[in-house]
Amino acid sequence: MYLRMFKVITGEWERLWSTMARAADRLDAIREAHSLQSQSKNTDRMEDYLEVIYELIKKKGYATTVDISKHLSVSSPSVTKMLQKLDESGHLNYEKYRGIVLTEKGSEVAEGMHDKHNLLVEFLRMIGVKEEIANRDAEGIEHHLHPETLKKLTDFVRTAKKVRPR
Amino acid sequence: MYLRMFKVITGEWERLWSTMARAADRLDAIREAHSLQSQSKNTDRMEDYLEVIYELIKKKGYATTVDISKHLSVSSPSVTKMLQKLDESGHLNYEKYRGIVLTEKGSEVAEGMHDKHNLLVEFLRMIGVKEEIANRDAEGIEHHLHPETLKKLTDFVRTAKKVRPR
DNA sequence: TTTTAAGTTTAGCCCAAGCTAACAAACATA
DNA sequence: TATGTTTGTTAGCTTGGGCTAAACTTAAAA
Ligand SMILES: [Mn+2]
Ligand SMILES: [Mn+2]
Ligand SMILES: [Mn+2]
Ligand SMILES: [Mn+2]
Repeated sequence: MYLRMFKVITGEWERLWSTMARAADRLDAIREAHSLQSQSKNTDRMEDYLEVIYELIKKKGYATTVDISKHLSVSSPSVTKMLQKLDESGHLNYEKYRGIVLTEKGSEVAEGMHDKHNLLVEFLRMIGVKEEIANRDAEGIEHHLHPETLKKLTDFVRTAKKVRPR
Repeated sequence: MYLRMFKVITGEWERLWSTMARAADRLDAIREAHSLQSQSKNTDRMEDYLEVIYELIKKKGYATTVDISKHLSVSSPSVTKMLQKLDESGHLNYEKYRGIVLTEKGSEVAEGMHDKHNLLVEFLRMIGVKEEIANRDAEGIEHHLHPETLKKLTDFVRTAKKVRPR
């Protein structure tokens, strides 16, 4: 089997053998993970936009194109395009030049992101990660939490808070 | 669940509490997070391919196009294209129809992913997440860990294991 | 009320990463 | 050695999410 086969023959058999079982498990795990990507879900980016829009509305009562663009570090045309997409998908009602209103569907997604972000930062701070880095990592991780993981992490953080020293 | 494990984190509480007020401005935190995306980095997808290639080579001594495609649930042309890209970026040496060898650079990235994945699954299992879900989430989260977070989480898991090993 | 400035959208492009169909190389077997 | 099968690559298209430049709306100033 090609040139690599010779590597097996002449290679380090001990190392190969000792990690055989574990490597196999890992590959299965990875395949499982990559195959089970839930279909027809919101993209990470949609979630990011919804999260920012939600926070802006909470803070000022409305969310403008420029404000959104600043908080996501993207151009305003990118924001407009995403707003059209989120309107199309029913996450918000968008009237051009006029404004945005989150729908029930959009609010639910946004609140979900808010809560996950919160939880993650809280946990990361607990184990000693600095605020800024905690926020940066949370911004990425928040899109990859299975409901069960969310629940278990929530339980963990809540229990840990109970043992907070005076 | 690890009953005494909570003690581990209690030392961090003072610091966490003192920054709660600052944590309130969620919008600033989000802007900061999105603006600090380091340029010229490997994409998540590159990391996924490298991880799988690394595991396959560890297991069988070589990694074929078809095997990679199966473990990532993508078509073989997609794999070929990424192999060309990873060759171009110096992560591996690729000779078409012949085979792949990870370079030092590629191995480092791949081992990093392997370790992060490991760590994450270990942590998630600790707080009670089922193996399959732990693997799925780890597959997404592994790409979003700042070095400091990695270190702190490693410390946490190690300490927690000492508190109640096995 | 006209003019200007600020904000927003459209047009048209780019890039990563995916796909299918067609083609080519390598290997196995008669 | 000739030939069919398996595996891998190329060609060309699609989609999501970026971008800049140009056009358009709205709001503010003159
Ligand atoms: Mn995010
Ligand atoms: Mn967030
Ligand atoms: Mn991954
Ligand atoms: Mn992984």
